[in-house]
Amino acid sequence: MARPKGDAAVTEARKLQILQAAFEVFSSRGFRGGSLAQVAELVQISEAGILHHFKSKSALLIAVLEYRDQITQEVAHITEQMQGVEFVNGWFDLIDFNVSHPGIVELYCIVSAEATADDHPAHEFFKNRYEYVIRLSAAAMQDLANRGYLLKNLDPTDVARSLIALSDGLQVQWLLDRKWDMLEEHKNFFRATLSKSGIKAVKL
Amino acid sequence: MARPKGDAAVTEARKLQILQAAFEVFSSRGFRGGSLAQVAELVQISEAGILHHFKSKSALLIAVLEYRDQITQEVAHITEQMQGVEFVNGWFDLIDFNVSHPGIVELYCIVSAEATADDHPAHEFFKNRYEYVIRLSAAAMQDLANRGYLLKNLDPTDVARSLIALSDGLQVQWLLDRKWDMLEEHKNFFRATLSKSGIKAVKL
DNA sequence: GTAAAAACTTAGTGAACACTAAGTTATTTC
DNA sequence: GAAATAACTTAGTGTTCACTAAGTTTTTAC
Repeated sequence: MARPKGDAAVTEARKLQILQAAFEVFSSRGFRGGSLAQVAELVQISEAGILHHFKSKSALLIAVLEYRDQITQEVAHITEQMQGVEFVNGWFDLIDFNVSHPGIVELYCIVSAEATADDHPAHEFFKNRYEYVIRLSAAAMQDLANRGYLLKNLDPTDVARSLIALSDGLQVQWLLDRKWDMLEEHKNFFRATLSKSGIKAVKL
Repeated sequence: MARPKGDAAVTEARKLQILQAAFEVFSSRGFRGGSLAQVAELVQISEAGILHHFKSKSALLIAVLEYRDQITQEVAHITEQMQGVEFVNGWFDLIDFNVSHPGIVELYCIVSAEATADDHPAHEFFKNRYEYVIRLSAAAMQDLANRGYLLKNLDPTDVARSLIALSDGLQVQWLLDRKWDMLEEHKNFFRATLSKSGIKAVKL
């Protein structure tokens, strides 16, 4: 009858291979600039073989983005109920990880920019994601404020938005020139926004 | 013999038409996602007609980027010898202009991200441009520091890099959701980095 | 061993792509 | 009016693209 249960793992392994190849292609050429043929060559499979596992190029892109998020989640296990200090430390961990995994940075950088066009397959993905990330960060910044860790006159949501913007912007610059310390630059942000007790709390 | 001098203006006007159309196409679809056919349709000319004026798609892109820089230059006439305070005020003018001209923002956002790939036709353009902009900003921040307008512990080059990163990042976010004040968010940056006398000097 | 399904491949389709070659038209100089 | 040139157009080239249809191989259940 059907394929055996044992093969589920084999199938998943093959899909992972394709995901990783697609990751490489999309992160260096973007969605529009990358092709299924390029992915196929990396996996040593036919184009139709890829479309057997993922029903379209767009579906493959979304799967790659979700795969990327999953990796990130594993590194900096940032959650909704997280406290402000944990969040900040988690953010630093993430930057540290990204510095040693440029592909992660490239993928978001190029695809998120493409996806500002509203007919892009990842447009909704990124709209939702920015909303989510800002909400998450704002909650963390609010928590810092509640503990007196944020400078008095700052609005937590504004700080959250700025943090994300700064982080995104630094990563683009870093892709073009890697001769400076991206983590340190992020720490400077918190040196300028946290109170003395806050700075102590996150060990800057 | 040759075409008359009067026609030079006519030719330039036509090239401008093409530049503006290409601007629209590249700013919404990027270089790789946009096509000469799309540009041609906007100008009501054939594809070959475009290639009569610009020798390749890549050359057209570079021309569009230079055209964009020229517009920006006219709005915020930022120069190398500019004083820090003028620079900051010019930066605000620029953000204000960009908010009412989203195409300007889109073009840079999408093309600069594509151009992180080193085989992209605008790769060198953006490498040079970031270098230039950072140098310019760093000089302005240094001037602010010299006048005691920058908070004591801040390194002018770091501040410059952060300003540019923040600005780039905010613009991407703003393209996806325009229901917040981008200018105000920029001003917050300077509220956090300038001394009291500095804040007075730039009238925040 | 047979049925069934997964995991492919080969071969193709029609569309889009950047770019070229060769010609046409309009304008102006001399 | 002849020569020259800019500003095009039409028609094509070869390539690449995402995707499909139809078949083949492999694997296991029963």
